[in-house]
Amino acid sequence: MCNRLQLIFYKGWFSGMATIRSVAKLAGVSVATVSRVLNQRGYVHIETEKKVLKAIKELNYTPSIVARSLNNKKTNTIGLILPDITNPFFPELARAIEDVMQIYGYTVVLCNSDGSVEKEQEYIDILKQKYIDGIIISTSNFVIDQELFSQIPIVTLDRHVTSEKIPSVEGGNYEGAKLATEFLLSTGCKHIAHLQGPETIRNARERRDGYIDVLKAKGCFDGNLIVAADYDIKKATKVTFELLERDSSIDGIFAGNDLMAIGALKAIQMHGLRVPDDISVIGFDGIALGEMIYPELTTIAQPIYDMGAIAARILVKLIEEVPLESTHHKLDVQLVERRTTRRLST
Amino acid sequence: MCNRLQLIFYKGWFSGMATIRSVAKLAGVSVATVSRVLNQRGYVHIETEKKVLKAIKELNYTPSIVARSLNNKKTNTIGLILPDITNPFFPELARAIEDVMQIYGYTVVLCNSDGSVEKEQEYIDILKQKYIDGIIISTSNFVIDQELFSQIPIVTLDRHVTSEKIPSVEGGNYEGAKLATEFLLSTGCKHIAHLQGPETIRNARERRDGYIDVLKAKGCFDGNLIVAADYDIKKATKVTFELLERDSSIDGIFAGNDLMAIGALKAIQMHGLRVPDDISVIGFDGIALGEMIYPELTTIAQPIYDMGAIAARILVKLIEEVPLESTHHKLDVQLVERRTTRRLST
DNA sequence: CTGTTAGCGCGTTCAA
DNA sequence: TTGAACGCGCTAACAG
Repeated sequence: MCNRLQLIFYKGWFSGMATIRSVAKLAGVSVATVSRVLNQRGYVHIETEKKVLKAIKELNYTPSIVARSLNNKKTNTIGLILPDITNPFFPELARAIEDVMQIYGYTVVLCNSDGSVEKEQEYIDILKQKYIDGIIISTSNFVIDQELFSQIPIVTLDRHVTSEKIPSVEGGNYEGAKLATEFLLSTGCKHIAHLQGPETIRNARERRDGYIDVLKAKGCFDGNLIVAADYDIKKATKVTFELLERDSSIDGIFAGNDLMAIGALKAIQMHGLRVPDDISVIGFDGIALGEMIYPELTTIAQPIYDMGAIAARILVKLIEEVPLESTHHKLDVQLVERRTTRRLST
Repeated sequence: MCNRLQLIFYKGWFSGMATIRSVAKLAGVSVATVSRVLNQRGYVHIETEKKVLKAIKELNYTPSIVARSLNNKKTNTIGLILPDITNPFFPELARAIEDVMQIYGYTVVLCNSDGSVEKEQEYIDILKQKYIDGIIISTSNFVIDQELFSQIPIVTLDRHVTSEKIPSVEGGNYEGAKLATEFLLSTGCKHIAHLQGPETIRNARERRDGYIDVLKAKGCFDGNLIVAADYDIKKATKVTFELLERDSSIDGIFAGNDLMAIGALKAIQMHGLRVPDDISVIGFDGIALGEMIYPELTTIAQPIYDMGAIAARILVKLIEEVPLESTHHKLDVQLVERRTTRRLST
């Protein structure tokens, strides 16, 4: 007894797209002429143009970008390499980039690297093979070097490498961290802890340093209050919970990013403490998620969408060889006071 | 007085990739031979193969996928059209698709349609021009028809259209909605409201219908308790707040998706009511966000990652012309009980 | 103003 | 087992 099952085959009956040649034949002209009207290049008689246009419409013809790319060396496609699109910070960036690229006629290929050097390298190789016109990458690794940059336009975003020549876009991490810490101080917090991002990521280090510098200046820095949570929400909940158990004097937390702040919030509430009455929490990034939760998260907001949009515009300039006015862009961050911090006692 | 500013030019000094021809020359063979070793096709002497391999390595040669695509008619690229990557539901889908496609050697182009027919059409046209091998789309519109499907492989995901032939992947919306409503009932809720998604989106209608059918069967259906919140978090907060003002008897809310549930949670807390003591809330989707917040959201979880992964595998089969065992895939949903609903009183 | 032709880089006959 | 030649669809150079 054998069970037979119905298999479904995909059969496209599509005969294939019209080519420039078929258009030429139908219009009774040469392919060169068709190409001319297509690209608005060179002279072409108004009448013949009409004939060509008519043929194009009749055949429903659209030029093959692949064929075009072969001699152009231009695919109108760019690669976007992100650690993980699932991390709420990145979709906003991706959206901005896609929006801008769409305007300039580029298409964007999405790559998730998980921050792994191998994956990044792999993607870069594939992208190069595909004649991608440029790359936007958010990375903390060193796959991006001067040599690669000389082969293909690249701009680094948010997480970047040290290189004079390679354009970068980022927020004011150090400044923002100072702002956050000072704000917490100004609302009366005495014992401020810091949830730190990965030591390998530069912006995480910068944010920590801003925190440290402010507290040192006030003479109230305590190294024990810095704990690593690796930009991870679950880890943030865990370490915050532990921190609260071992030190009941903490009355403020500056998280290196919003995700960790949200994780911390959970730990605090699980602990039966109130926000902001018992403990104030401030995050960093300004992701949309921050105002979805309750209480709404106070944070240092980066102009995330703008960061993506600017990176995209820079890449387009690089590709189209229009000169840049500056290579490194540090965007202003802004304190967004919401409900997880106490009011200023004025 | 004119201010001069330093302009930065991008100058790639890259001489261009090695071609199959240069490899052939270096190896002292013909391009055909190089092509053979490249694609492991036909016979080639072991010795000549070695020479070729050596030349390839020496020149750091990788074949141009563009050129290859020109006669293949295959780009190893697929298009992914989503309403908005910024909506927390979609990154998980996108991630799954990218992961699977990566394994099969495809690259994915990301497109945000905002659910607009025009944008979808525009993207589809571009994708076709680029010789994309296939498309995965989440849409409620009717740009996807049988004719388009006969030109290019397509699979619809989550939000889909009515077509026998076009493969689809979705969760059990109706069943899940019944599950949610029954669960709320079983925990003792008497007056259950429903936050509905857009009337134009089929899964929103199905979820509403599941809710209605359960309540009608129990004889306690009240049409006034259905309010439209369009899958939008802010609107959900707003309408829930209003709902609570005009009807204080409500003790349970079934939101058509998690986003709206989270929005409702905020309204409830702003209202000074407690969750789940005063009001239970259950969502739908099972997005990661649901367990990030406090209290953690009870929800009907769809296997989001699997949905993406399955859609991707189906598309690959379509493209590579391996037969499908079935075209329409409805995946099981599951009640995930967390903290926004009361415990079963057993 | 328009047509012919030669690539772009690769795969694929068809002979040798 | 190998190579020469053609074609994929389009653009650019060069004649006419």
